[in-house]
Amino acid sequence: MTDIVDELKWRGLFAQSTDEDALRKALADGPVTFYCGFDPTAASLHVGHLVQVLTVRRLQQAGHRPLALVGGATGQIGDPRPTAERTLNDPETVANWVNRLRSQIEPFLSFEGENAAVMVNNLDWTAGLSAIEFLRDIGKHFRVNKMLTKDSVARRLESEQGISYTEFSYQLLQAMDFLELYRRYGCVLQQGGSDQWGNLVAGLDLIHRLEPGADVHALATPLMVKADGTKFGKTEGGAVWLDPEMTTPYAFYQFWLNVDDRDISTYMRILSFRSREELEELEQQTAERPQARAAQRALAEELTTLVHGAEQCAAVINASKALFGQGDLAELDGATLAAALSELPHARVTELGQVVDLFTEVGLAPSKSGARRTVKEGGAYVNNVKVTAEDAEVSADELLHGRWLVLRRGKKNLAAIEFAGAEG
RNA sequence: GGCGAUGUGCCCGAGUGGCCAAUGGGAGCGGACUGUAAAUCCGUCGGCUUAGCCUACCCAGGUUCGAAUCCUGGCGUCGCCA
Repeated sequence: MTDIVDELKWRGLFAQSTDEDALRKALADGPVTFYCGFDPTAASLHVGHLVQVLTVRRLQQAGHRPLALVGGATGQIGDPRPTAERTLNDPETVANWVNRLRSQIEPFLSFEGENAAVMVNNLDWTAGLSAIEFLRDIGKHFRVNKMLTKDSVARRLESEQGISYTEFSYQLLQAMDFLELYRRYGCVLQQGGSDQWGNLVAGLDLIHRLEPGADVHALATPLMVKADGTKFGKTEGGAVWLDPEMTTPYAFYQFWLNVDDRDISTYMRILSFRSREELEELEQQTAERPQARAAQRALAEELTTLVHGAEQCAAVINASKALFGQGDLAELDGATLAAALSELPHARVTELGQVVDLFTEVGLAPSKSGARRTVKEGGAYVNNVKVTAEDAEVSADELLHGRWLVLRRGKKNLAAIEFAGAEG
């Protein structure tokens, strides 16, 4: 059994940590209780969160005990972003998102056995705390001078807009979480993204102050970056979510399939649970035959299975094959076509009509003007046939198997129209 | 609290009374080339019942034949001072 720290390092998951030898020893000596926090800033986690979620899973598989924290309290405050102040979400919304994130995280962890995971919510220990108590018991242990030097705060101080007292206080709340989990569960390690480093350290400092002799650690994972410099995890103007209602499993699979050759090796090491030998084999294939995209396929399949299940994954792979195959759509049999199209964004209509309306209806275009623009640019297709006239209409004889239309914008944005006109 | 400055489309940023749906850059989107890559080049980039119309340059009023551009008030932001 290789040392888990070495394993994390090989995978590129070890961005920085507190005293490495001490951490290595703690992890080697026996089950360590550790935690990682997720703030409910949206109704779902997105692909960027996978680094954390899967690292938690990895550590649990190595025998350690995870506490997965969903920030019902911190989510109401907002971690300072380097660019701008956040807009506050109301408590009901945050509470709803807490529940959604919980149920998203749970499938990745095991809640049985010696090192069963525990879900925690920091609202539990902050809701009843008064402002006076907070300032006396927690605030007194923080030096503003030091708080100002934290990267997230420092960058905002340099910005024109500055930072609100609310967000400035965030690090106290996260520090308090670590302290509380140390006291309640004996949690001695906090894991987080490297952008969280300041917050991780704030927690360590607080514990050191209030619990003399405590042996606690912090581990930061790297941020996912892209070779072309754009932001990881975005596509078609939106984030790639784990929630199938927000990003279809098909789109999720396609996202990984389309990863840049230059990035795939890095991503695979970070996210895949395949063995080192398998990964090295895939890396070699990428180097030799990049156009085959063996690594992309492997990672896309693994992650889609992990997030959406094996059955769903098989369905989207088949859909991808059918829709991106060279063959004529009209030649696909009804069952294959229907199965493939069910993976795409789709809309039911009771009457056909203008192509631009259909594009708008399924969401392939943001507005009718947008749809017209796409047609004008030569990027609109119905059943793989380019639409040339802005006022083109679709007629019933174009329906595949009497009920389907495959709409496409650009090379890879597909959607389906189901015609339910006859029956109503 | 006082004084000064500033507020333009997703972001940055021109524009100081008509030629402005608003220059330019970035992002995004589409096309060519490819491997459903990358890089590059080209195009596009408020909405609609699209030869026209509607809504827009922080908000609300006002001046004017006409305002993103001028005036008044409000709000936000920044700087200096207290």
